[in-house]
Amino acid sequence: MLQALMSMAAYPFREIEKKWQTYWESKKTFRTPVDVDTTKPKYYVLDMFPYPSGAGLHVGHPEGYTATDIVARYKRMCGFNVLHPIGWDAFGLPAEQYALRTGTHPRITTERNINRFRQQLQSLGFSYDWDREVDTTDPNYFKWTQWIFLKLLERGLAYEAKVPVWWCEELGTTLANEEVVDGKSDIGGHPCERRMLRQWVLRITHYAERLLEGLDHTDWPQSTKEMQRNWIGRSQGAEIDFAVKGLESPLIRVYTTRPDTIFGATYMVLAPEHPLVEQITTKDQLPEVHHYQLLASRKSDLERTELQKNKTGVFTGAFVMNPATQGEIPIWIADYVLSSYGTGAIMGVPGQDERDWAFAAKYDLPIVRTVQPPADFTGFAYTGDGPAINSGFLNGLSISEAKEKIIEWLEKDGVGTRKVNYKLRDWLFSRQRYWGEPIPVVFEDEQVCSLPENALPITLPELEEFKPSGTPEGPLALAEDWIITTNPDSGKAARRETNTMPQWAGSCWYFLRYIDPHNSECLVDSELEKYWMPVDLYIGGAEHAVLHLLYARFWHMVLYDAGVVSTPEPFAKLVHQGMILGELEYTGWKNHETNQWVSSEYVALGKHIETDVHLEAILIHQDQVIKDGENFVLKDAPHIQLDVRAHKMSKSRGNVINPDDIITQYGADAFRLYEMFMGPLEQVKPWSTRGVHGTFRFLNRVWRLITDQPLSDQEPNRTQLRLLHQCIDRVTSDIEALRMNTAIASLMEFTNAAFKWKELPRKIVEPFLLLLSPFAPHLCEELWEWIGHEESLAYMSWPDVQQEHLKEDMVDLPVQVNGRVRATIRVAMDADQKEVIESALDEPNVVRFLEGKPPKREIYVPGRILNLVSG
RNA sequence: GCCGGGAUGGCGAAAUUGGUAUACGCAACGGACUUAAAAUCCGUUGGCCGCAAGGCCGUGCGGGUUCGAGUCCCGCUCCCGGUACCA
Repeated sequence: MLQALMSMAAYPFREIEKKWQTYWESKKTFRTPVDVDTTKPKYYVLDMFPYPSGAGLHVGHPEGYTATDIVARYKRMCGFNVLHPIGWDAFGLPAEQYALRTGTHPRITTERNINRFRQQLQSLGFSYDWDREVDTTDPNYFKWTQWIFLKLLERGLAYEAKVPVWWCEELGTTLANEEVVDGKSDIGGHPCERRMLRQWVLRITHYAERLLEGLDHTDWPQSTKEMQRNWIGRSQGAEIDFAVKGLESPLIRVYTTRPDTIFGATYMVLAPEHPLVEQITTKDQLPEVHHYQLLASRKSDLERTELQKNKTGVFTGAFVMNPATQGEIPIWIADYVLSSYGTGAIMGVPGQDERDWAFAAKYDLPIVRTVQPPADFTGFAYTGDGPAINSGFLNGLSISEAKEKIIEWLEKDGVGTRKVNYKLRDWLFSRQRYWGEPIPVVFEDEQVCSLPENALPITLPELEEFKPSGTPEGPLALAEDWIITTNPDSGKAARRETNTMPQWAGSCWYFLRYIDPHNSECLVDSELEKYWMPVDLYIGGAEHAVLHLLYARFWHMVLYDAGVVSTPEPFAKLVHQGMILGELEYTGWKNHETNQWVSSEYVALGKHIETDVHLEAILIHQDQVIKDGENFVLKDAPHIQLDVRAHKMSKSRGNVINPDDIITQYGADAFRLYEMFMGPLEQVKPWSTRGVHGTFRFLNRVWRLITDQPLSDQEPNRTQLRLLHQCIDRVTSDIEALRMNTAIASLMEFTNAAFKWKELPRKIVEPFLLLLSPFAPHLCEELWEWIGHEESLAYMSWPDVQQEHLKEDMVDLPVQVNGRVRATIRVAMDADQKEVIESALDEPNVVRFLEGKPPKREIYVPGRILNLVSG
């Protein structure tokens, strides 16, 4: 009964949404034919495709997906050919781990999850072209991922190298850096060791400069470009050779960005792993040096950086000559110097480097300032600019002048060269996993042989078990039948590569496959590629700011060089949607023993900061909370401050919102609308289920507005036309700028106004429904049909703004005296200054504040403001 | 530490880019309808003073530029994200 009444009150969104989803699917409304009319402009709107996890869609997915869907629907109505696809980034660890626990093949799990995701996305009414769905685990897809690998190999961009990886004997597997803590496995706490293993590596460093430079030509968030720049980490400096005392060779080469400070180099440090350590260390120092090397090798990268405050090192007993001063300086080894950057050796310049200062201070090494700090400088190492001192022929020069001069000198003397360095490392591309793309090579007599294109795809063998193989080769090593093969080129016996590709591989190029998803001849037809690329708008999470977006750009540049694609950069414009947090929470802290509240200013990490007593966090309803100055406090106990915060959604916190529940209760349209209405797309914002209720209410109002009475066939009046065209104007520019929140506000304002009209002209309602349709497509399709249309509105023309309707004849003009509003007067929009001032001076309040005197100065901005300045 | 982004009502947020600060929505309060509740509709809502007209204060803090500053400039504070021995 209650249910019946409620559904009577609300518009029948369940039936409507189901009806239109079925309609779009059966009519293939959003199919983009392969043979589109390429004389029309194109728009490629891309979502970061999801990893189909077992947990299903979370509320973060539809945020970006709704934004792109609105743009796609809008662009279609503007006459563009729109490419708006979706797919699945389905290789990855969770399915493999699930397989380990349950014995279910990852293929089964993946398929199940994909079906769930597809159904969820369809229930949101997204206008994807489902005929172009891609799945990275589909052999017809990863055939081309493997093909690209062959291209990389062919171009010398993939190579094998022995690189250190964490190996856990007990677990019989290699582990990622993050899985190893304190030299022990994160799971189980088994001892791990660094092993040098043969791994595939991609030469992304070859593209460092171009990856950096290409950023200048993209419309991407500043922060993301900056993160990529930092990741690539270009620096300019010099490499300098130091001669070891008493040895003809070898020379020790250091890299520095501050060659100008060489006169202050009072010692040298090698990384503990530096290959020359063994050779130069004196007999006396050898035991100590070996001990230090051993300790350093056990530390994980994380630990090495965590211990940065406390520098350690050991003297090798050897000395080098400083080429500038001709003085002897000692050689140390210390783990604050990384073997993987620069040359793995530095010159220690404590006067101008904070780390070197700390090291020198600890081990009592000499400190020489080579840049004059300002008089008021009170710190230790001085890294700022200033004139060079204690630096011979460099004295008096600024840093940049001194750098130039010293590099010239080094190069002339043959002891150094100008050098650019990058932090970017080559990309470790092997994984010892089952659920990934097999690497398309075989080994014949230990020699790598790439497989011919017609051997692709190399599919995964069926395994009974997914346990680690117990050797560093990964689970595929157990598939003996699969491993043993012949090299198709030579016909001789060969073994397959048992490592697989990392999860990033499939997502590096998926946007290309959407263009031509069923092509069995090539990765993508080049004519189609030329038409559709680059991606015009790419929306996805900021968590991919570096890795995915850098790897994809790298592969794309390689494909560009190989002539497969026509643009060097794949994504013209990129936007990150902000994370959606849980509902705002008010938390009070209570001492469990005494049952008394503790004000939040005394709480840190769930404990009382003075007594260290563990406190209980209690969620408090908003009604019990009041704001007192800066703080929120308990209404009944105003001296008790509360914590107010929206937290990241998490299972453990219990604040996860399931999209399915919201759709069931309010419908997809209200859900979409709410996610867009919350605030600016890029911003982090807290969820509010009451807010969904608000957009749901709005949609109900629209429903009633149009269904409660028949439309009028009368010509709209001037006000109606003005409000409509203002709405068209704002919604159009807001969608273009992805300001969905203010577009919706405009649509609401229009609806509020229309509710007050006695008659509703058809000529107003029709454009309004078109404006609303990208946001709430189901409702608008239904109402479009209701008012007498037989065809979907998906391809109706987007309404045009007519400038003449935007103008208002009369405005309420604020009149200021000395910059403060004292009256508003109703004047013609284009009234001239003289008459505006005259009518302003009729206002008693204006006269009062002018104290009867004529204004000294008048500023008039027609339609905006009149400001009178008194004497 | 460094890089990037922020700070506006009880809450999410607007502000035509220097021109009436708080649009739109949520919450709250008052009213209508109802046996009642839900739903819906109407109204009020930054603070202080005032019967009112109106006034004063107000966009994290302190200065400045300007007829006029949320917006521009200088100096801070705090919050969020990223990153960190990269020589």
